[in-house]
Amino acid sequence: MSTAHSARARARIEVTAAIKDEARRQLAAEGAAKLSLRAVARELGMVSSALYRYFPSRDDLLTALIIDAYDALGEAAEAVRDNATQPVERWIAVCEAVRAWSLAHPHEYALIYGSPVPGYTAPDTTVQPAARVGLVLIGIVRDAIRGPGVTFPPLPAELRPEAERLAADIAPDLPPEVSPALAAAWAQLFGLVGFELFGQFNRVVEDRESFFRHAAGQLARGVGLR
Amino acid sequence: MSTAHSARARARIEVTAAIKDEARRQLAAEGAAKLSLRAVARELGMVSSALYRYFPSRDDLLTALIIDAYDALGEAAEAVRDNATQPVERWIAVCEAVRAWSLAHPHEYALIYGSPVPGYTAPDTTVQPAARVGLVLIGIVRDAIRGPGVTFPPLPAELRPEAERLAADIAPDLPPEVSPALAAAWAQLFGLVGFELFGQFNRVVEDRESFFRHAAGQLARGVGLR
DNA sequence: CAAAAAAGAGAGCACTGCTCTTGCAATGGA
DNA sequence: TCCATTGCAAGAGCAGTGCTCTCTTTTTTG
Repeated sequence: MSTAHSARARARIEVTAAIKDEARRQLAAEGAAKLSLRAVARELGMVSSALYRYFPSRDDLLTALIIDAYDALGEAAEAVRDNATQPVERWIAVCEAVRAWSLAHPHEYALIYGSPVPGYTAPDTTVQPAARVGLVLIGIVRDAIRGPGVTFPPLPAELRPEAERLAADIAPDLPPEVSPALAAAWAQLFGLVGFELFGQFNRVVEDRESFFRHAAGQLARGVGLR
Repeated sequence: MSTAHSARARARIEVTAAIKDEARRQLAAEGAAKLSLRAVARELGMVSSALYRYFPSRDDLLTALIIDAYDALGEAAEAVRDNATQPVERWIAVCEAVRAWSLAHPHEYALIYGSPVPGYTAPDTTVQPAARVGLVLIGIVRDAIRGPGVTFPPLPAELRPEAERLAADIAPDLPPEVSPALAAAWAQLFGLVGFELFGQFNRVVEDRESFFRHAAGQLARGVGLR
């Protein structure tokens, strides 16, 4: 009887997961550049060539890890989204969740928001998971704007077309005035996290928690939350 | 006759420069991870072991390139600092210079603001050149604040100690209220640049110039410039 | 001019990603 | 049930890497 889930298919899933787990371990321990297919195979008691049955190249393994990292980060953001009721508090909570996940998984963060790996261009499979954090932030603003009397200053004329296109693309139910600020805040959030993570704040910012919380609050104000 | 600049010493300087130039070429062409000592040596017509007389390891070569990159970026920022008179215009000009340099030297940007290289920790020699852009931004705010009537909203109590320590460290002549915003804007600037450079804005932000200019203007407002 | 320091050349080690061939075992149709 | 097909593992091998030796040559220095 041929189930689509034969013993062999189940084994394949398990081995694939084991490879990713071991790769993630090495990634966390040494960073992406030292992630070696041979070392992963060795640790798993298989020969290196066997690993190529599961991932046709090192880059494919990295891509799998990248997708997982985006998903994990997105999940961390979504998990705290509804912990607060006030929009500003929700925004800050999400920012702090992003920071906390990143500090806990620095090498995975570097994989997705650090330098793109050598000559490597992210395949389309990564764009959807990559958007999750952004969608959470958009959602918070959307919910807040249902409330009364949230207005935005007019944009400079040169930016209006871009703002309207942007709004149509990423948040059709949001006023175009807020879309550039939202995209900017999204990028700036990762500027803050990246600087802390990659040591740029060493000998500069000491009380990281207070600093970040305040900066995240300012980002919230920048997208119109009060 | 022993000049401190013997023929050998001059040759050493030249060869060192040639190595860095070739390394920079490979860096620009292929990225840091594919920068190979052997390839550099090959291209220069020397054997790989000879190169170790100049740079004791690959990481030392990278460190030299990192310092040069910080200096080049800092110089680009300083070069435009005095092009405008209005503080906001000066701020925006510096931000745009940072962006322009980064877009023109993506791999060097990745070297200094992307993921730290494998197990590599930046030596102290890099901290001074790394600060140049930040100092330019601080200077703009300092100059602007000499002007009349620039005030800042009070900080939350939990942030006051950090703000005062920060102000004392990086800008003793600036009011503590502005120091956290300045540090945040500094990081956020590189968030914007990094997102554009590393493809995070693909299919999101189209009119990058207008978007960036507007975002940089908002950063300026965030540090009190009008 | 001789001793010392600096530089280059080449072999070699241990490692990497990846390919190819070979042998074995599970699968699924006749 | 038999047997061809398929999936997987193993091993050898290629070209490349960083880095360390030793040996020779060249330049500088006392």
